[in-house]
Amino acid sequence: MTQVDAGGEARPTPRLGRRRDHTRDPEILEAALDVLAETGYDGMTIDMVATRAKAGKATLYRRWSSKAELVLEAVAHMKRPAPAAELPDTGTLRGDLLGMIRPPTIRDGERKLKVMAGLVSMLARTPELAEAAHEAVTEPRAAAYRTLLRRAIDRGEIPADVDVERLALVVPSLVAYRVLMARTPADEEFLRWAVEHVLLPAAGVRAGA
Amino acid sequence: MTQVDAGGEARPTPRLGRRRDHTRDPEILEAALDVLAETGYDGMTIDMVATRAKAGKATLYRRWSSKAELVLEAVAHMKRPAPAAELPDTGTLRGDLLGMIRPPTIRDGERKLKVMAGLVSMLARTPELAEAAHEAVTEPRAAAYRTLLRRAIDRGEIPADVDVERLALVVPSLVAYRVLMARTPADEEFLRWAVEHVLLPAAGVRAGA
DNA sequence: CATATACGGAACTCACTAGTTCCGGATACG
DNA sequence: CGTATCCGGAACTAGTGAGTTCCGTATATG
Repeated sequence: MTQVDAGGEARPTPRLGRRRDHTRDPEILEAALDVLAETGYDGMTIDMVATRAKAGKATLYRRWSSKAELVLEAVAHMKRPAPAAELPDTGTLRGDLLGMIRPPTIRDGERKLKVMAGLVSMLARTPELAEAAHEAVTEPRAAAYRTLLRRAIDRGEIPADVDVERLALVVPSLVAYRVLMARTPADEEFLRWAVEHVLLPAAGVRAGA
Repeated sequence: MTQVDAGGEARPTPRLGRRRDHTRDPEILEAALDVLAETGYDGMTIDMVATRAKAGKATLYRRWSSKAELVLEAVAHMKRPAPAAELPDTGTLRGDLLGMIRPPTIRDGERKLKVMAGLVSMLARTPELAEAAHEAVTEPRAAAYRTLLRRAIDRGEIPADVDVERLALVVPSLVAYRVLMARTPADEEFLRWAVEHVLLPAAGVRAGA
């Protein structure tokens, strides 16, 4: 009857009544990430997220059908805010890698790892979550290192037969272990050591060059 | 009244009735580790552990006052069974490091990491657990690498100014990241790559030596 | 301005689990 | 051989949290 088909206007939601305010979704997802980082998946309750976002629990359930889906979307939401986006391009691999070490980048990585810590035990049992976490946490960082390494190969600065895929994970691995297992901050000094004394030698760049 | 003081005999438990069978403690702790590896700390229930150990829940509570204490002791229990204990001593750092790559060692490490995965989110809030996990998981592996690196320094094979403490964590870091984050098995091929193309170059050993 | 829906918030149901208690049977001590 | 304690197992208590429902209010459509 009233269904006049979508021909007239491409109105996305032609329904009646007050419309859902989707501009608040990011705030809620950010609140979820905060709680996740502080208490982990199992420690997080929907009430905590609702309270922190100054929203009602029913509002959250109107938008996400379960805790698992809320967390999944929150994790996926971490992909968005690239912290400084621009990759350094200094002409040398060492310069590029050291140029990656910036406070905003470090802070962003530390928060992502804290969220990750609260999810690790779920990853084995929830492939979709593992996938989302990989896309949001692991992959962006790896992609940056991959690009810098490929550029260095193109310049002939390092051998073409190094394993770029694996080398791109070296610094992220060292940082993750230090933060998650050793519970020590990955400060600039440590990152410089990881670049100078592990990644660069592994990539075939001589120490004192 | 009956308290005759401990002077007469140094009997540790001079009490009456059937005595607790402590020979079963290790079985129970192993069962706890299995459940922990499969479901994580929050997913683990005392009933699961009791059932798997073919014990009653009351028996577990007679020995450990809470879930937290049971887990703590189970984690500490992982320190015990050194898998092959003997460190290789081949005369070269490369030989020693490659000699560490043995199936039992790999399996032991993989299980410890699975247990670790279920604990990561607790570590930040439970310092005792973090300490126990460090002693049982992180430290033994690091100690082995540390020893081999120090020997190589003593032989003059690698420079004396390398950071042994940090280098000892390089391979464990790469393995942990691969298993926990990338959910990929750390097989022999990967371990060889980590030794040959990351740790050895970082220690100052030339590639094709 | 009537209707349908969203809002924040509170109350509610339902399932699950840490921890306790009790059972009948086994075992070590005196 | 009696007693105190252990055993595995099952029933019970108390607390918590996911998900639902209802409230009074706000807001967009017709």
